[in-house]
Amino acid sequence: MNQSKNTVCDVTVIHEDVVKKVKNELPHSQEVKKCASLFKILGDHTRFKIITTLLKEEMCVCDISYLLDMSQSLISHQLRVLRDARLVKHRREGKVVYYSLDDSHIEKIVKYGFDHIKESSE
Amino acid sequence: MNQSKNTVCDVTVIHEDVVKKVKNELPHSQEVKKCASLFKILGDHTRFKIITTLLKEEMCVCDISYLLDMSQSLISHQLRVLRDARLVKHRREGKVVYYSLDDSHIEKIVKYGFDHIKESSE
DNA sequence: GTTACATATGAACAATCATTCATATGAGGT
DNA sequence: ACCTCATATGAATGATTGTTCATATGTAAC
Repeated sequence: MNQSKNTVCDVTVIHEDVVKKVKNELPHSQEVKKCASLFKILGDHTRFKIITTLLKEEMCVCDISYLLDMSQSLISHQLRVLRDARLVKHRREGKVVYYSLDDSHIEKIVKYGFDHIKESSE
Repeated sequence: MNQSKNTVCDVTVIHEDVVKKVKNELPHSQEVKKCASLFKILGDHTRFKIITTLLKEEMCVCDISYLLDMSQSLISHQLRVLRDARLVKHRREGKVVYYSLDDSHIEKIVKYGFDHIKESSE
């Protein structure tokens, strides 16, 4: 957490003006944390695959499980993580629970993610 | 990896039509993997903070380390991860190494990330 | 009530990964 | 050659987390 004695930079600051400027323009600490957490949730293969299946259609747990060839338990666990993060919402219809994306930003974020992949892959 | 015997969904598929449709529209497996990996890299607090400092100015390792109050070693390690993922580029000027963002998509992805945070936080 | 099906969840394990410490490399100055 | 500063990196450790297994909950039908 705090600077260790080996740290060079607790003494020398090379560009004070730049540091000051950037420090003032930095997003608030709490927003940064939340945003990183959002990406962390998107950054798991299983969860991200689930999201790609929900991009166009709402689906029930069983269908997702079948489509991705993953156990129902695993899908349920990760859907809960996605729910807690408010990335997906669910509605119950009898025994079946349908999941869908809860936020339009997610689609855009995912889209730009794919753009980055396609551009930097040659 | 493969379906365990407890899995319900290796037998029952509830919405065959939906499953088929979604399956055809799914992005290619390799792209999905790469994209999830991208978000994983963004999803670490330290790395994400580094990126926020580079949003407007290029900075040297020492400045980043000072600004974020983190050890030089930690910053260097994570900058290497960001370099390997082609999210940042570097240029050397004498002893000092300057880092900056390597891709304009990153700014957009980060921007939409913050949008999501602001919208879903009331 | 019981049975069957769809989903959720708790606990345990395995594997990943961020951080620290110590040391190495690279570059300019003397 | 040396010394100093800025950065990089290897190894080890501690903590986080994805996955599995077993079991529980909720719902409809009988």
